Amino acid sequence: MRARLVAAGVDLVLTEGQSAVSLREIARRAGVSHGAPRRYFPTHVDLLSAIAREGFADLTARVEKTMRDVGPDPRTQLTALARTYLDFAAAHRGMFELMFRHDLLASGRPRLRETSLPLFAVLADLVVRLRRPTDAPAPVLAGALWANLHGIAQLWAWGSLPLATGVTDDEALLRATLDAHLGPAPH
Amino acid sequence: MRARLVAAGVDLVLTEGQSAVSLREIARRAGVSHGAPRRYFPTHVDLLSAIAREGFADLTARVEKTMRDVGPDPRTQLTALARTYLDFAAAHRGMFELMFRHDLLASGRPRLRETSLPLFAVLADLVVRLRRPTDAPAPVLAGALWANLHGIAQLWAWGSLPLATGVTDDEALLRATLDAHLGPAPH
DNA sequence: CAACTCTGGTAGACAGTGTCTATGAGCGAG
DNA sequence: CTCGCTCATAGACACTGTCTACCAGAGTTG
Repeated sequence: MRARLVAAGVDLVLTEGQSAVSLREIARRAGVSHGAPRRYFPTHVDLLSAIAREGFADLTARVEKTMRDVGPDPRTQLTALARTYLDFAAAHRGMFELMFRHDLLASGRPRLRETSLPLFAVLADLVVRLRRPTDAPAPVLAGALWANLHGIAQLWAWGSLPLATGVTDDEALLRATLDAHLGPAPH
Repeated sequence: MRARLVAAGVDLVLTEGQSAVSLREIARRAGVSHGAPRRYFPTHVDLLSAIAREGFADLTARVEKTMRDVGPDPRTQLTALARTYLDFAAAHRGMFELMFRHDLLASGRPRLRETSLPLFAVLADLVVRLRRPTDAPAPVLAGALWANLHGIAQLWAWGSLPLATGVTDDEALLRATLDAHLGPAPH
C-alpha cells in the first residue's frame, strides 16, 4: 500500500507536475479513500518526501549508469554527470522541482537528506581526483561546482537563462562551468 | 489600494514567509474583504507577481547602492554584488523564495521578467569588463556566473551546502566561484 | 466455538484556500 | 432627483489537508 501510494504520486508528479500532487488526488489514483494514506504517511509532507526520495534514487541510478557507460576518465565522467543532471531536470521538471522544494519536504528528517548525499558524494569524489593544487579546498570546490550545476538546471528550466543571456544551448554553459572550476578540458 | 495590497503582501512575505502569502490573508491585513483584491489583481498570481516585482526592485536598489559605496574597481564591485545577493537571500528568505517560484508567478507576462533584467545587466556589464580573452563568450560567462551565484544562494539557504560539504562559511564558496570564473583575484 | 482486541480503511466534519457572482453603498453627471 | 458607474462586500462553490468517529474483518484468546 505504501508502495502503491508512492507509485501513484511519482506518476502524478511526472505527468501533471508538482502542483498536482495533492494528497487526495494521490489517494484517488491509488483507488483508496482520502483518509487512507494517513496511516502510512501521517502528513502530506511525509508522502511528498517519500515521492521525492524516489526521485533522488532515480537520478542517482541514472548518474551511476551513465558513469559506467562512459568509461573511467574522471573528467569525462564529471561531464557526463553534469549532462545527466541537466537532462533530468529538463525531462522531469515536476519531479526536479519537488525534490528541491524544501518547504514542502521533511528536510529536517534525516531519511530524505541521506538520499541525496550519495549523489553529491559521487561528484565530490570526482572533484577530488580532478582538483589542481592551486584550486580551492576540495569540499569548497565541490560545493561551488554543485551549486553552479544546480543553478544552471534551475534557471535553465525556468527559461531565465536563455532570456537573460540569449544563449540557446545549455551545453555552452556546462562547458564554461566545468572549464572554470577545473581548468580547460585536456581533450 | 493597489499599493496597500502590495505593501501588505510584502510585509507578510518578509515576516511570515512565502507560504503565508494567501490572497485572503493579504486582504485581511489590508483591512478589506477577500474579494476586494480581485479588481486590481484578477488572480492570485498577479498579486504575487507584483509582490515579487517589489522584491526585485529592492534587491536591485541594494546592489546599486553597494556598488556606489564600494568604488569603481569592477572586480571589487562584482564581489560586492555577489555578497549582496547572498545576504539578500539569507536575510529575506521568504521573498527570495517567492521571487524564483516561477510556478507561482506570471513569468510569462513581460512585466515581471523585465524587472529582473536590469539586475542581470549589472552583472553582465561587470563580466564584460573582467573577462579574459581565453574565457567563454561574455553572455555564456555571465550566465554561468549568475547560475553559480544563484545556486549558492539557494542551496545555502536550504542548508544543503553546509550539510553536504561541511563548509560553514559561504564566503569561501563565493571566493572560489569568482576565482574560478574570472581568475584569481588580483589583490 | 464464541468473544474480544486491534489493524487498516471509510466517510464525514472542519477550517482554510482561490475563484466567481449577485448585491448594494456611494458618488459624480445629466 | 435620478440615472450610471465604480468598487467593495458577502456568500457560494469546489477544492485542499487534517482530524475523528465508525466499522469490517482477521487473529488471538478463553
